[in-house]
Amino acid sequence: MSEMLYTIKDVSDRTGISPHTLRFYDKEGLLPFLRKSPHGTRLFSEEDFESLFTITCLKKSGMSLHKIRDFMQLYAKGVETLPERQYMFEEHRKEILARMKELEEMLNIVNYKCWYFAEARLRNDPDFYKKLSAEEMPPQMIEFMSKVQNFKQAIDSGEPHDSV
Amino acid sequence: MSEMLYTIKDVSDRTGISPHTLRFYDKEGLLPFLRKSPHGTRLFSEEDFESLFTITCLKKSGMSLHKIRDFMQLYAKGVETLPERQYMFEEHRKEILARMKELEEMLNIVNYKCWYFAEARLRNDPDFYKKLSAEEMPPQMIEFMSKVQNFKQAIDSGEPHDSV
DNA sequence: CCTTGACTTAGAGTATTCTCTAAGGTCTAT
DNA sequence: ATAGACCTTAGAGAATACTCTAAGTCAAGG
Repeated sequence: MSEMLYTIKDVSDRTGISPHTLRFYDKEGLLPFLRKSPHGTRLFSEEDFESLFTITCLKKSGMSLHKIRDFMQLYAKGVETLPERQYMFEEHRKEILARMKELEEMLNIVNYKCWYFAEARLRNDPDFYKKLSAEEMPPQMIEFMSKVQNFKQAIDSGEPHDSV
Repeated sequence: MSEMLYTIKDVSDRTGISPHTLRFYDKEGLLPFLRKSPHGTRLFSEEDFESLFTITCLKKSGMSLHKIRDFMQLYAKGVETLPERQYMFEEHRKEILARMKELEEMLNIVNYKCWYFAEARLRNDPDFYKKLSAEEMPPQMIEFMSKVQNFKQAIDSGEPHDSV
C-alpha cells in the first residue's frame, strides 16, 4: 500500500481550516513537517493530522502562533528536544489553569450582575442596592462590593481631589 | 462634604489602567458617565470606579470593547434599558461557560501531552505510543486518539489521493 | 485546444486593542 | 516668569491572526 497524501484542499475540507490559513501557517513556520511535490504543491500525510489537531488545541487554549511555531520547530528537530517540549507543555498547562481560575472569578461577577438586573427590574429601581441593609445583601453582593473597593484602592496613599 | 473627583492620573494610579488607555476608552465611547472640567479635563467620581471595574471584568472574561461600549451606552440611558442589559449579561454568562468548557477540554489534551512527554523521555523513544497494545494505553490516550480521528474525518466522503 | 479550477508566490488590507508621538494648552511651585 | 508636570487632540505605529488580491503555473475534462 502506497502512502496516502492529501492536498491542501483535502485537508481544508476535513479540518475546516481554510487553505489560506494553512498556507499562512506554513509561511509562519508552524508546519515544518510538510512535504512538497516536485512543482511545490503542499502534501499532507496521515500523521500530519495529529500535528494539525495539536496546533488547533494549542490555539484554542490561548497559545500564540509564535509559541506554537517554536514548539513545532522543536518537534521537527526530533527526540533530543523532548525535554524542552515537555517544559513548554508544563508551562502552558499552568497558564490554562490560571486562565480557568480567572474566568471562574469573572463568572462570579457576571452571576452577581445577572442577579442585580433581575432584582432591579423586579423592583423597577436600579438603585435598590444602595438601600439594602447589611443583612439584606446577598453574599455575592458583599463580595462584589469588596472587590470594587480593592480595585479602587490599589494605591491609596494619595488624597483624592476635592471639588468642582 | 463636596463631591470627590479624580483626575485621569489618580484613576490610573489606583486601577493600573494607563491614562492613554483611559483616554482611548473614552474616545471609543466606553465611558459615557465621564464628566469634564470647564477646560476639558476628564473627571472621575467615586461611583465611576464601579463602572471601570465592570469594564475590566467584562474584558477579562472575553467581551470585546465594542460590546462593552454598547453595554455602557445602554447603562448611560438609564432604567429603561435594564431588560437589554440583563439580556446582554445572560448571554455573556453563557459565553463564559462555553469558554470554560472549551478550556477544560483543551486542558485534557495538554494533560495527555504532558504524560506523553514524561513517558517518552523515560523510555527515550518518542514513538513508544505506537507500540502499546490496547490494554497498555491509558484512557486519556485513547480519548486523544479518538479526538484526532474525529478531527481528521470531519467530512469523510472523499477518497484520499494515492501517492507520489 | 481551451476553459476551469486548484495550486503557487508576494504582498496588501482588516480587526482588535492598545501604545506612543507630536504639538500644544494649563496649572503649580519657586 | 519660567520650569516641570499635568492635561488636551489627532493621528501614526505595533502585535496578532488572519484574509484577500494579483499575477501567474499546471493539469484534467469537454
